[in-house]
Amino acid sequence: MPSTHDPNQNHLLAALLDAEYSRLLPHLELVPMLLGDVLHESGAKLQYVYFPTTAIVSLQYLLENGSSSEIAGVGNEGVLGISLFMGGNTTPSRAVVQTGGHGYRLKAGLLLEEFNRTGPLLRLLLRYTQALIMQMSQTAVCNRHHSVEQQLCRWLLLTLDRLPTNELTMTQELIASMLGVRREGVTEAAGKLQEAGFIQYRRGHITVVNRAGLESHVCECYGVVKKEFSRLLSDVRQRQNLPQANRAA
Amino acid sequence: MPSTHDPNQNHLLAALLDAEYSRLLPHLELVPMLLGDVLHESGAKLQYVYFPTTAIVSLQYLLENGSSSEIAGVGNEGVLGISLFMGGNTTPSRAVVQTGGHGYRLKAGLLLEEFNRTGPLLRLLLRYTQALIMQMSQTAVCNRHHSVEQQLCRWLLLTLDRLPTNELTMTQELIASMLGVRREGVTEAAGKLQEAGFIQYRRGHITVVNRAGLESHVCECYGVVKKEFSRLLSDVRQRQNLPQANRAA
DNA sequence: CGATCTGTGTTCGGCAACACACAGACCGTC
DNA sequence: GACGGTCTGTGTGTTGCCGAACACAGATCG
Repeated sequence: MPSTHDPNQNHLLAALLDAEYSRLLPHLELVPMLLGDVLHESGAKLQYVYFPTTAIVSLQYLLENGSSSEIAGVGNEGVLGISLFMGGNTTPSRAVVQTGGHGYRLKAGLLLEEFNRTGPLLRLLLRYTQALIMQMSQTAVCNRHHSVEQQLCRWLLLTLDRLPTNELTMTQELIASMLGVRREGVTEAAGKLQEAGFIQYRRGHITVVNRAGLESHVCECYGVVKKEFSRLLSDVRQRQNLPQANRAA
Repeated sequence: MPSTHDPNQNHLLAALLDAEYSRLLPHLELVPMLLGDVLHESGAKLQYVYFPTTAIVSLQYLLENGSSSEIAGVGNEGVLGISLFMGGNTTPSRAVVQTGGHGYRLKAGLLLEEFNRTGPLLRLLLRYTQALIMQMSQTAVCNRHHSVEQQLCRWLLLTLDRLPTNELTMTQELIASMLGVRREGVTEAAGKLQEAGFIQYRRGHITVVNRAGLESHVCECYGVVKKEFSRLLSDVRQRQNLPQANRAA
């Protein structure tokens, strides 16, 4: 058991140039991280980023029904609180200490500065990337906990939102490979949805005729993704009224 | 069908400040994106980033056995090729056009510049974030396609790699909530591993006695994560030989 | 107009993980 | 050294998805 603590035990801190390192050092604060400690709850605003040295932290997603899944682990190779420098401030994930130990923390402000110092283009791209991360995480838990039918609804709705029409050209085989299930599973789920009058299809063409119906069958994942995207990118789409721009609603 | 194309149909481009937008505009190139087009294969180096306008692209992970899963979709709200400005150059994911349409592309170099213009601290953090993204994606496909036993092996190995010892303090209940499975499932899988002589446990303590054994039972996901982490962060850990630093191997 | 191909509907057996329930075993504590 | 709570092992029945096989329908094309 090492009685000496050193920020360099965290690989990221150890990899910094000496100049950067010296700049940060006075602001790094050694903290114990105890088993079960919650570094941040879903959606909570972060006060610090954490660089674990001996502790291990688990990033997990909680579902409405109480079940949860770890989507990634963070040890001394990493850092907690990426949403700060990605520009999103919060994430819908939860961070729980899985193995007790120590780490160094850094006031949020310092990294926010770092983010703001970058150009607006990169800033926007990073915020989008955070939204993408969230979508991937949600996909991970959805894969684990929800039925094929629910996932099909989610996928249909998400795709529909990106289309100008309510018809998608897509074979069941293809959808199956997207969702990572058998084609027959899609056939069955799609059959139910058609029987319920939500969709209608013919050989490679699916038409959504009752969007609300799909929404009533979808798992929470769809809503979470939509909400988080709009939160992170709400200030987006400003130049849409320029002369040349001419988009159908 | 709109016969006019406009970069502003992509939400990210539309959200740029006019100054940034004008700077980019001359480099944006309208391209058709046809159903089935592969924008990048797993691990391939990107030449362009793509801003879809009417096309929809699917990010998917392919497993060794041929099965695959979509981990996220990208439409006109987003961009493809985040690994360029995240600093990783490549990703292990594949991007396939799921609905044909158009988009604008931008030479990779321009965004690489953007990345390099940021401070070294942020640059390092972004590279780490890309590694994290990869881990989440791999978790998503692992959730879909691999057995509880395989996932338990993966989780044990990943956790072990972050610990100085070969013993982890962890109840089966807790592991179950991490993996998002039932506690009994973990009991059963852990029982098999113990019977095989790979691990040994007593109430809340798991000792790995045959690491190679675990590695022979784990799914590919473990290796992918490890390899990608070391690729992205290989140049990390430079200041470890400083006076105060004193770490056991 | 028939030959062929691709996509869809349906079936059946099998298995892995589930939900629930309960018994026993371990551990720290008093 | 007995106690009480937590952790673990085990059983039963159920379910959702898989694997494989096959018939049929709609497209496509000579």
